[in-house]
Amino acid sequence: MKDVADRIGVSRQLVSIVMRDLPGASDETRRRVREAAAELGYLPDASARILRGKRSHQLGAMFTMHEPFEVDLVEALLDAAAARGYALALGPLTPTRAPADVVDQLRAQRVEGLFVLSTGGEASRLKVPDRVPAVFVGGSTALSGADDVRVDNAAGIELLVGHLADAGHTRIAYASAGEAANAAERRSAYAAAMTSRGLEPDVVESAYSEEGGAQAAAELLSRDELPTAVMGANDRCAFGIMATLVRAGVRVPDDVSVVGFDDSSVARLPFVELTTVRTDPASLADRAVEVMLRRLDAPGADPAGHRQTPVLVPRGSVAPPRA
Amino acid sequence: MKDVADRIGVSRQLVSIVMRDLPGASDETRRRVREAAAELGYLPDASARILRGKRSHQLGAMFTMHEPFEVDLVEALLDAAAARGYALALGPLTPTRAPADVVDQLRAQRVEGLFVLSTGGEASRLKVPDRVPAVFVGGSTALSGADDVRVDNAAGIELLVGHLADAGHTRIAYASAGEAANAAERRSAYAAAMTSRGLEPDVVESAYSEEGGAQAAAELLSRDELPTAVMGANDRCAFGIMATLVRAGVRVPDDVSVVGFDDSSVARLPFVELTTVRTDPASLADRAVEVMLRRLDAPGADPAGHRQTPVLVPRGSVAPPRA
DNA sequence: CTGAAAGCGCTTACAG
DNA sequence: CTGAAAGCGCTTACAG
Repeated sequence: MKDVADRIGVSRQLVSIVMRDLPGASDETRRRVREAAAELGYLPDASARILRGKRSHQLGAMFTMHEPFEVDLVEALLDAAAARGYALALGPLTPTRAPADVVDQLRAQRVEGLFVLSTGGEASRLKVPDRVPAVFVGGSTALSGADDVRVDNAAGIELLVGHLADAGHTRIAYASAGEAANAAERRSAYAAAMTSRGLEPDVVESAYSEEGGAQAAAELLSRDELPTAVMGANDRCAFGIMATLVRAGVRVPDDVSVVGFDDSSVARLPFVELTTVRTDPASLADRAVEVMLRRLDAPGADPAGHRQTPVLVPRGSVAPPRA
Repeated sequence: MKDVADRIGVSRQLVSIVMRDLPGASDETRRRVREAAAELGYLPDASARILRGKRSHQLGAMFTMHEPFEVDLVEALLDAAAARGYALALGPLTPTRAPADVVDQLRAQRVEGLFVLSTGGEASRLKVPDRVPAVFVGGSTALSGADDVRVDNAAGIELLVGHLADAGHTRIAYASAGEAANAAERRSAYAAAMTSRGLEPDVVESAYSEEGGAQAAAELLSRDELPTAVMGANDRCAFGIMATLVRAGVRVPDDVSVVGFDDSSVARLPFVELTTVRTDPASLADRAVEVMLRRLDAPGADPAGHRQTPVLVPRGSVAPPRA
């Protein structure tokens, strides 16, 4: 910093002001400072900045890099946080890094708040971390008592059942993800949507994974008669169902229609073309950051749940039932 | 830190020694310090530590969270770096974060060295960053002049062609990934492996993606006769090929055998069961960290390429050719 | 083991 | 805009 200041004959404070885009320097000076910084390859030291500042302006995200929807969310959080002047420190959960270790790592980086992502699997059992404000995103917090931003499950399921019913389906099965995040809500929304149309619910146990979908499809295939439509607990599950049916010689959507939930990248593959329901990760992330900033302002406020309404994304995996 | 020291009546230096596992404290004292730290929720401030220390003991990784093989590699790098006493700062490439921005972010965190991952797509065109030592992992650096750790492409292709030829295949097509990382090497290794067996190479253009595989399969399906085996540029490509063939009513492996490259998670799906070739991410990561530490010790040394030998992973996607 | 001191690279607050 | 000063929370190096 001193090198930059000396090079163009200004004070270190001025360099600091320019690098932080604060008022108090002329345009010409700003230009010269930036030019000198670029020439010298100077970048303000993030550690010194965090250490000195009263606030770190750092948030953290605990998530799983192998979950595509969580990755979408984290990328959106990176942008949403940056738009509000915050950096986002990444805390990936891996087989060798337990949640408590990840929280400690993030706390050591002096994050002011922590986003906890848990869209499926074991991650949904994550506890609310001590000693740092947390906002859950995309997952389940029924028992947690923390702020929580996620998709409106009931609205999504209602869209999907309505779409299938409108196409003429009456025998619609649902592959449910056991005890995982959002699973109970989706299952009961499905039962309600079916019953309200005078249709019989048909739930088969599954999971938020391709393997889970494959298993559900295997169970359906073992019956005397297939349903005319199957709803996957999420896109990955739906994809497992679809692939297993196709492998068994069942045509999708000609023989059986399949729908998912999430609109993840797999739904867009040319040989998948999955009809699904979408919650924009960007809007979920914007909301989550907003909730976090409010939480930091008012640490004592009661935690609240926030729901984003999804939209239907029709693709090629739904057709009217045969005969 | 002072709170912890005061609580049990020792000096701050002693707390520092215990938290860093340095010699100079009795077991009993260590226990008491750790207990007090846990009770107070004390964690040493990472910023202060980096700022004060002569070295940051931080490395960085620039990668794409949406590439499963890169995620595997990063998880392995996290462990490999930790085993050598280094933290790994994550620099994900996203649609809104250009490589130069990611490098700056990591440099601002005072990383001593940078791992550049580029296993496919545009990432393979990444330039060697200025002002920070870089080790390329998994990708192409033919023109870069940087250290480079990746799979031995020729050995992997030879294993796969040998496996198919041993099963009796003679008409083996190869879906090549254009100009992407490792693509040229794999393509010419394929041509060499075929020619050395007296077989005719048959290359169709593709990409390291499901879409690329789907496109290659579509081209093969448009021919009068299918080959009896198809090799994908990587697993994702092979999966796209397989799924597209199956959708078209071609049975895999009964009618056509398919093989991939990487042993990524998709290869293990129950309805995929892809025969492929595996480079252990852990061994690649260990090697990369080793190369990095050597580079930090000897900044002036000539950059070198390092190859890890892959092994064959036989699954269910290969059968002898029909008739 | 303790105690006193310096300093990493910044930001903050102040008088000019 | 400048200049001088303090301090964020640690680590380092030293005499005891």
